[in-house]
Amino acid sequence: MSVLSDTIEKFIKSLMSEYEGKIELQRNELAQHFNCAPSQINYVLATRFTPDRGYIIESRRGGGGYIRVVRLNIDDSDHLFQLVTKRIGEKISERDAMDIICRLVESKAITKKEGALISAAVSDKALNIPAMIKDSMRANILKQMILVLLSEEAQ
Amino acid sequence: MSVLSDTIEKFIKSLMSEYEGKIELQRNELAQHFNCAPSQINYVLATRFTPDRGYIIESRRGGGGYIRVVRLNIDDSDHLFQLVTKRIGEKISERDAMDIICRLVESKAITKKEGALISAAVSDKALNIPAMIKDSMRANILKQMILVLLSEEAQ
DNA sequence: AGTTTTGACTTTCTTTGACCTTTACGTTAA
DNA sequence: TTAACGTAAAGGTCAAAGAAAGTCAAAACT
Repeated sequence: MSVLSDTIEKFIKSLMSEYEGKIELQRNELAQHFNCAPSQINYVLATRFTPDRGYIIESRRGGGGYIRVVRLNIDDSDHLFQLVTKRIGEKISERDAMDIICRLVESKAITKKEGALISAAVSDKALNIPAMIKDSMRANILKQMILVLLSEEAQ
Repeated sequence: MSVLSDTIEKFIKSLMSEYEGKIELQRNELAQHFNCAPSQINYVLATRFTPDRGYIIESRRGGGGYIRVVRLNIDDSDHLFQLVTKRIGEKISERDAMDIICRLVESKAITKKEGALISAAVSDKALNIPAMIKDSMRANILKQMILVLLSEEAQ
C-alpha cells in the first residue's frame, strides 16, 4: 500500500461499507482532502471501481454535480453463468481475469484460497507461452474453473 | 562469501527471518544499498529465491512498486513440496496429473472442491493447444497451483 | 566454462496539469 | 413573461512526466 491511489481506494471502500454499497462523492472535495489533482479521483475510479470488480459509476457535471459509486451485489445465482457465457470471451487479459477473481473473493462467492488457486492457474507465470495464444488459453482455463464452481454450487 | 550475490542473498534471508518469512523490498533502494545495478537484485532473486528453494516472488511495477518475497514454510519432506520439486517435472500427462490430484483429495491435503478446481485447470479440455506443449503447460500450471497451497498454508 | 555484474532499453502503473463539456442559475432584452 | 445569454461550478479527457520493476545480452570475473 502506501501509494496514494491505494489509499483513496481504501477510503472509498470504507465509505462504501458504511453506506451500504451506495455513495455520492464530490470530486473536488475528495481531491482536496487527499491533496491531489481532481483527475486522480477519476484514475482511481477507472482502475479500481470497474464493472469487473463489481462497481458502477454514474456522474453528473455542472452545479450540484456528483459522482455516484454503486456496488453490485452478486446475488443472482446467474452471475457465474454470465461470466462464462458473456463476459469471458475467446480471450482475456491477465488484468481482467484478476479483476473478475478479485470480485468473486470480495463478494464471498469463493474463498480466498480458491481465489488464489484460480489466480495461480491463469497467471502469466503459469502460462509461459507466446502472448498470441496466452489470452485465449487463459479464457479457456478460467471458464473451465468457473464451470466447476457452478456445478459445485448445484450441490 | 565475497561474491556480491551471496551477500545480497544473506541480507535478504536475514530480513526474512526477522520478518517471519514475508518481506517487501524496493529494488532500487536495495541496489543502492549494495551499490550495484538494480538488475542485480533480479539476478539474486532468480537464482536463489526460486520455488525449488522454497520461495515465491510477487511484484508490482510503477509508482509504489515493490518486490515481495515469501518463504514457503515447509520441510524437505513435505509431500506437496516434493511434488513441485521432484514428481512433476517439465511435463506431465493428464492421467498422471489426475492421479496426483486424486491422492491429494483422498489424503485430505486439499478439499474436494479445490481438487475439482485444479483438475479443471489442468484438464485436456482446458488446455486446447497442440499436444507438443500441452504437457509442459500442464506441469507448469499444476506446479503454480500447488505452490499456492503451500504459501497459503504459510498464513 | 560457468557464474556474476552491468547497462541500455522496455513495460507497467501513478500523478499531474492543461483544456473541454455539461449543468444550474441569475440577468437581460424583447 | 420568457427566451437568450453569460457565468460559475461542477465533472471528463488525454497526454506527458514520473516512478517503479523486468528483460536480455554483453562484459567481466573465477
